Amino acid sequence: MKDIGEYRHREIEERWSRFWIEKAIYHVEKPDPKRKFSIVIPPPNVTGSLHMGHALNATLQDIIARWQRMKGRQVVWVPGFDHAGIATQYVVERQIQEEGKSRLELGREEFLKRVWEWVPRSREAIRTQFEKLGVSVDWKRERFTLDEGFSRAVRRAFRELYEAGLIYRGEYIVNWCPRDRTALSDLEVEHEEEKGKLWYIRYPLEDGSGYITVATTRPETMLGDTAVAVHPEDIRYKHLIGKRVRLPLVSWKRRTLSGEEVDELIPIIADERVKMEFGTGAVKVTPAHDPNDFEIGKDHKLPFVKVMDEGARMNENAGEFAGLDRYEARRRIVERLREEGLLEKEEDYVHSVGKCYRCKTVVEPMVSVQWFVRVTDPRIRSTSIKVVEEGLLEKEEREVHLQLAEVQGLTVTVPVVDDVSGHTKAVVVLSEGVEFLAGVREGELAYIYYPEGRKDILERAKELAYRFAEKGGFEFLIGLEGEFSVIRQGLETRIDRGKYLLVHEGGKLNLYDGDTLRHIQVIETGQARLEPAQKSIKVKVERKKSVLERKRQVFFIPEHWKKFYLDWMYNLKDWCISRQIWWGHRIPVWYCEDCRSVNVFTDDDFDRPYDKIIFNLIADGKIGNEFTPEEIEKVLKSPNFVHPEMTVLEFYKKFAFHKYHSTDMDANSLRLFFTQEANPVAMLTPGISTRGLYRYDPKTKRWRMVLRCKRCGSENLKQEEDVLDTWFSSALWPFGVFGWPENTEDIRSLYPTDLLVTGFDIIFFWVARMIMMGTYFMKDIPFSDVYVHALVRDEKGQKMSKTKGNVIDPLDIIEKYGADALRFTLAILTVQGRDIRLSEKRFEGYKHFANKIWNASRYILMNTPDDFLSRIPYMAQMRPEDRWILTRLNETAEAVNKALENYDFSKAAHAIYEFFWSDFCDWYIEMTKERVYRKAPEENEEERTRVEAERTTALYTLHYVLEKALRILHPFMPFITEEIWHRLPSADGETISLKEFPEKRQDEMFPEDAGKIERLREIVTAVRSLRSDLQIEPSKRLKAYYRTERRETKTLVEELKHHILNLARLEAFEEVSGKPEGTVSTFSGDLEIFLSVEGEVDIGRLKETYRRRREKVLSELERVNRKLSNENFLKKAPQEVVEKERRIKEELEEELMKIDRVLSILED
RNA sequence: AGGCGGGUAGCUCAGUCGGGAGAGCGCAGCCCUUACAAGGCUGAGGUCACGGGUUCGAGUCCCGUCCCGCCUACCA
Repeated sequence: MKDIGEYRHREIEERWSRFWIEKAIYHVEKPDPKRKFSIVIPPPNVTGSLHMGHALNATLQDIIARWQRMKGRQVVWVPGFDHAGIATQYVVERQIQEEGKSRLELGREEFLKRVWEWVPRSREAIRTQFEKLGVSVDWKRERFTLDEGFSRAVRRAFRELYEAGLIYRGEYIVNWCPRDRTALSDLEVEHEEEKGKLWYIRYPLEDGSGYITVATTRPETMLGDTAVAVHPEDIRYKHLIGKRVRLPLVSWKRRTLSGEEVDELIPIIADERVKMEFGTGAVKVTPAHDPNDFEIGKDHKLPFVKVMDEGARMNENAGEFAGLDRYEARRRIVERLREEGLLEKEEDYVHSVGKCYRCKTVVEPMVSVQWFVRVTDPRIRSTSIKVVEEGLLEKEEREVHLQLAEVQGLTVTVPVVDDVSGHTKAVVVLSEGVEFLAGVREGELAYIYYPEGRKDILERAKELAYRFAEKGGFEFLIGLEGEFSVIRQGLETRIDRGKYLLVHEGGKLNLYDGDTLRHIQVIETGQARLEPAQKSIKVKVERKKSVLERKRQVFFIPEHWKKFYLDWMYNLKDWCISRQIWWGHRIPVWYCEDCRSVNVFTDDDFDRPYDKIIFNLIADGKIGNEFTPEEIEKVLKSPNFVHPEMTVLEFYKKFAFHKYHSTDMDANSLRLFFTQEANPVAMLTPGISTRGLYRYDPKTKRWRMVLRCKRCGSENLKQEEDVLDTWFSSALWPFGVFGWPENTEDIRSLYPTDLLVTGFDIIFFWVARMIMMGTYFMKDIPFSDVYVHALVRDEKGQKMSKTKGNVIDPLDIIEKYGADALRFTLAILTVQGRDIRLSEKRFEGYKHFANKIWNASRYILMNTPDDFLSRIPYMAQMRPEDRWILTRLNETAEAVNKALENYDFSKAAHAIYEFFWSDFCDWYIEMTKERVYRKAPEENEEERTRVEAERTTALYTLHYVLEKALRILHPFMPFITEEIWHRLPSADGETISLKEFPEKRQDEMFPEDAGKIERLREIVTAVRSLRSDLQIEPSKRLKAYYRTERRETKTLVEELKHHILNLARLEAFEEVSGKPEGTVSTFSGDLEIFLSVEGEVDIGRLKETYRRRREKVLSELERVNRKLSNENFLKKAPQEVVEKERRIKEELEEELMKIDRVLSILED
């Protein structure tokens, strides 16, 4: 007997999260592709701390991961982080600014050093938070989008796309952030409504015949105007088309990007994109500073005049305004226009303004040269649409051989082995009556055994095999008519004689009715082997062609996100991937200064491991262009960033190349390598060629890796300064983490992944790009299910944000209420298609639930004798309440499994909550107290044995149910369940998280007993309710009587009387034929109950209750009567509905009668 | 402007196939009963946003209106 004290979540959670990591419980070294369940974490970026959205995301994934793992799948959940280019650079830049410096002063190399110093601190913080949440990820597989392997993969991806013509460099209008001094993709711009002004400006006609008025919100861009456009059908302006206007204020020559002079006399052009209704119907055209104008400018071959620099200051084209900030320039320009009488009017105007998602600076549309991925190319877009819209069908034809074995005296033994531990859980012995067995190899029906001469049975076997194959596949099936036995831990269970079909499918051994094919029960879960034996055998082989069809489709859950995704895909624009920042993957392009050609280098240009590694170090900026062997050694021997337990070199071998395992690189071997290569004598040494790849500079005493232009051989190369959009690397995540571009075992067994859980806000940023890159590079979808979860909002429905100050920090919640409570709360609030409104209060309720679990377990453990296990063989028969709780337990297992299959987290959580609290704690535990607390009489041996046997039964059931309930709860509340589970005497194994997830077992369903207990609950509640109305204190034991005309009710009451006495606090409950003196009556269904009361009681309240009940019954009766007196209803409604209504009517009438009787007595 | 989601108890939300309106929290009353006061028992509380339609029957399906939220586009 042990008292486990009170629930202390901090201690428990800390202990187990450490345990899971230290023991690497969730690491799977070599997953079996058939049983794997793979999932990659949406990499949280390294800048943020974990917010509620991350906590929700991680919780939902972990619930599915733990559940799948317990169901026998080998779950590989890969964690990691992304480097968040702009966001990280922004954070570090701010730190530097605080020191009074700028990144430009610091220089690229020094700046990156600072970032690398900062990133691990931030990353550690996030990792710790994940650990606190209890995520069951495989930390040994952790990756980073900027690690050595990913950097290499990114370069390879860039090269492949470039060589396929899917990446191009071009002059294009982009969203430019003048603060971060970089281009942004469309998705990185947030639009916000803002109050501004609309200025109407007069552009005088060249011939002096008047002017044309244009409207603008950004007057400063007028300096870059190269045309005025009107609609071709606009009668107001039709006559002006082709004429020219003089651009006001501009008296200087402006130049285009290529240096040509541009006149201040600009044409009036016609373009259908101009909206006649807007403004004046005439629009100024600034091709270099407006997306629309850019299009118009291109079509009309207008000159492009850029008037601002990278910091949005006016440039030399702005003449007298040059050097001014864009807003200052706007002010002055408006002023000047007003002075010159060219400002017609000024209106207040609300319009939406694009801002940088990171620093909130207003973006400036600007023409610049950028790199783009041609995602609109059918090779990318069409596939990405197809895999979501309808799926890609893949067909593979092959010849299969079906062995038909005619046998005599067939018997079969089927050992079932636990998925995780490998222990044999059960052996099914079929020693007679086996009719046939059919088995599958590599997804094809491979053999059928059948009795000699029984072609009919063979046909039946074939038919069943095809039917099950269609249903979802199976490993083998056995048809039998007879009885058989299942042996578990030396205990044999016989299954009654009958016609059965035993099917091993989806990691379960299922029993079906042989005729109706109704599912009877799961015999056992795990991997089953087939061991047939026979007296004689004759084998024939049947050959046939088989077409293997596989559908590759990505499913969005909830489904409506599919439309969201497709709409975007159909309106896709090319993806700007270059960013003018320093933190990220530098674009692997080297421009030839001599022949101007573009060279893309990757380590594929080299074939020796040394060259490859050195090239990667340079390209990653880990070493400079000039280096010494010692520097290389130092880098390679230093701890790796992602996995500090290994060196950089080891990381290269394990995670980047997946080979060269015996290669070592130190300063000496490098020096030798370089000198051999540089030494002309080496030319004479067979096997070593001098490629002149390395060159020594005796002055600096440093080596250099010489890259040459692939076209002209020039060494005069300059690497592109820009880096890639972070999402470019994130797009490679689902296969990059498994070792792409190498063809690794992990890729073969883990890609495509099974599930992606993410928020809708990054469907375009990330999900779509993963689908694009996944289908392009891997020729397969990156994941089959995408579960899109809600946004976490505050209690008022507003987004949580630091600036609003309404964030709830998951860490605070974990500290106060525990990670289990946090997880359970998030899960139970997760309803598809609805955002989560969160307030701190909500966590409290579910902490109470955790507490409840703890205390129920405490009760059980407190009353469990030390020799409990050895008493089990002597336990008494189970009682109805035992069988009832087993029934409810199995119903709950079924409900939770079903809900989780549909990603219905709320329903799953509700089911287990309801079961544990309302059924198990409130009723079952209370019912067991009678058996658990009963003192066994010392003197009476027989009686003592009986009482103890009864107690053992109660405890056995309590333990049995608790243990299974803990397993059901585990995916939701991993810590508390792990803790309690280890304290159970029956606990066997290292962790509950590798135990089997409960399934409904038909042999534990007892509907009859369940019905009895439900009825008992009603009766008890009726008595309690009466007591409450009479305001009798709960502790007082009262006498009561009952009367019923139904025999079954009487039997039930007599059988369960002890419960009624205990639960309703009665002294006695005797049958009477009429209402005894001094009692107050009530009823429950057909059962009349008389409660004896002493002295004066206040019956006012009771009367009130009954009057209310009477009215309710009356109104319901009215509804039912209305229905039943409607001829159409009787005629058209289904028979069972009509009968149901009739039944309801009878019940209501009976109830009304009873209420009236009670009331009339009360009135006396 | 277009699209999507939502409007059910005081609050937060479930509600399957169209067939007796549910849960949690909160509230009220009674109770420290040997797991738990972070608890037990009992109870009150609803014009299912509004209007129309389909139907024997509508919270559920259809149309319209009004609110709320989000997304996309335009915004000279």
